[in-house]
Amino acid sequence: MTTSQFLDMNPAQQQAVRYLDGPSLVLAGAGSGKTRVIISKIAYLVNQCAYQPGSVFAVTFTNKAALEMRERLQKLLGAQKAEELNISTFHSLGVRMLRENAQAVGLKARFSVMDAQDCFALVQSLVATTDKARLKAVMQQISLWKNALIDPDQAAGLAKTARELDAVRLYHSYQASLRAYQAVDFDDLIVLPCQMLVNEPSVRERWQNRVRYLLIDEYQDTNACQYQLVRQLTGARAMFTAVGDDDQAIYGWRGATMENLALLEQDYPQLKLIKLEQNYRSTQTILTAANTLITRNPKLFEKQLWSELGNGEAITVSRLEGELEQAQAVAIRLSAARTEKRAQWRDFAVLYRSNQQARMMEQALRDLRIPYTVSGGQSFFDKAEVRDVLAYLRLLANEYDDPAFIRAATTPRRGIGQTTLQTLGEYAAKRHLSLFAAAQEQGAQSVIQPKQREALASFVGFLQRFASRASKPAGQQPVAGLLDELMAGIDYEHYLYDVSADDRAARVRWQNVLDLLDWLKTRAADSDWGLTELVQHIALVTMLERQGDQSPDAVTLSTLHAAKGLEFAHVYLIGIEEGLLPHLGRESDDEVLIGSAQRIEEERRLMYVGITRARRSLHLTWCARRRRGGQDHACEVSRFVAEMGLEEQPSVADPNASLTPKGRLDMLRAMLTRPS
DNA sequence: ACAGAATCAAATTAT
DNA sequence: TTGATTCTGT
Repeated sequence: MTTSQFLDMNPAQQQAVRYLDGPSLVLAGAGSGKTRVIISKIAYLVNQCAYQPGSVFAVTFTNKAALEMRERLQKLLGAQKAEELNISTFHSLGVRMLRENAQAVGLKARFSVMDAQDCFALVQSLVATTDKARLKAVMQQISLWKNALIDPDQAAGLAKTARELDAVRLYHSYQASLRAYQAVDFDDLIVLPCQMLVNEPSVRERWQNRVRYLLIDEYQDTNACQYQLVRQLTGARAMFTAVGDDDQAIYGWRGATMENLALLEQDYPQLKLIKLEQNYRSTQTILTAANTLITRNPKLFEKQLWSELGNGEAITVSRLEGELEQAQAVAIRLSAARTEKRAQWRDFAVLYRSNQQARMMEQALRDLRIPYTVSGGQSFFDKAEVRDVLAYLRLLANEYDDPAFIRAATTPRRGIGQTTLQTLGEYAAKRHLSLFAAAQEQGAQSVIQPKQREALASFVGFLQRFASRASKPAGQQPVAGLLDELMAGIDYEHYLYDVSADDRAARVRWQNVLDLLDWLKTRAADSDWGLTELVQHIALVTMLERQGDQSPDAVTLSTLHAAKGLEFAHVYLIGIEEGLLPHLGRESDDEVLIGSAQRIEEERRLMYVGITRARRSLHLTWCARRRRGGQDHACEVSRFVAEMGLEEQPSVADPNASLTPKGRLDMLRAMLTRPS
């Protein structure tokens, strides 16, 4: 790597890359080449500053960002060095830290990582209630406490509102259960490594020696715990670069605090502040709208984005009758724009506030045979058949994982039911045993009915045949063979045909299982990971990795949150309505009052993120009516439209208003095929 | 233990 | 309207 990599960089970018005299904070506006700076800096460290690739760490929030970073570095550094770099999400780094030193926080190395669904089920089992909203509130509160490094005892002292008092009662038992299962939740993946570094000087020293330089992406999205982790990892040398943008802080609801940006200045007086203000992505028209909107928010740092790309196309704002009309209009216009601009499908994105808005959009795109991919939505790993198989693997990786035991024991049906599990559970609880261990004891077997006893014994015997193989050292585990035998042993394919409505559905579900197995085998083969490592990581993985290298030419459908970091030539923001885009929760909640102004500000940043995804054209749509719950409801256009300095355009006279949606669709389709 | 019928609630955002 | 969960009977 030579200085050539700097030739087309502006002075601020070059400075951000070259600055190595101490900690630095790079305030990178949207589209200002942030990722490029991080990548160049890593290459610079390795190629010109003699850093060992293995001593450079970079943390991101999503697997996708980490993956992209590694791919781009492969081109700059070659496969060998790129492989040695430590590029990962915060959570993957946490898993790794815990695995290497689990006993320091009282865990076995073979712990389980429970995803949000597992945790929800756990809380549900702790408190006998059907109130879903209450369970969610409890979980969120516990999560917020964890992210702020507040343990159950401290929380007990702090809890004041009814909601907090409710949550604090469960916080203790929730943690106790996780511990009993040798399991951690997502928050623990940051909290526990953090505690480990604080409490164990020898561990801390080892990590500080290992991490010679640390780069943190999307710094505005870090929470108190992650801030602490960064501090502990970098220690007194404080060799790190944090990159972030306070205008794009959109994860306050999960504990992120953009005050972490300001906190850096306090904690590191020598901090070097670098601003990237030139935008290379969008037209001036789009940037002006974004800037105008965001000036409504109080500023942490002053920052003025500018562009050399000229004004370009005007932004459009369109009012549509309902959701269906909106989806169809967007599909039609998008399709027409592609022809007009001689663009590809991949140049277009439709962005929305909440996942459910994708449904109707998908329908409309399908009707017009427009290829699309839905980004976000980790549907694959949420599928029942996938979770079933993973339950077996989790149990093999960690015999204390009682939730996995229960799921595996009852699917496929093998004569072990609720009564049996309850008896077994009572026996295990008395003796502080895992369900799996209890099931192997004479004492437990004697209190269970003969028929069930036999079923249980056969289940346990079956698993034991695999357990010894799964606990072999990671390098010499024939993971592929183990998986195949396991699947054959439980005859899962047969089970799927039994329980599915029709053979077609069963075929699809079995294919999902095969995809999962394939994914696991591939990962095992080229990472020398064993079953334990694979299973520990799988909760953190989303579908994106499965789509593979070759992305087909397709329109992107994405939530605004999932769209952060992406860019598209042409962006359609749909559902720009009061209540939806400034999203308003239920007003009856006693907690809601706390920061309504702050909530609007975060929603405004979300809008800002959406706008700044667009390179060349931006189109906003909103619905006059929307089905909410059961009945129709009138909607207003979002306040953000006016705040951007835009007006609703005189709506295109709609001669087809009296047509049925189907008729209109046919008509529009006909118009499309006609040359203009 | 399990499958079908009745009832009920529904709407953030995600590692 | 759906989709999911709970109840009931075998």
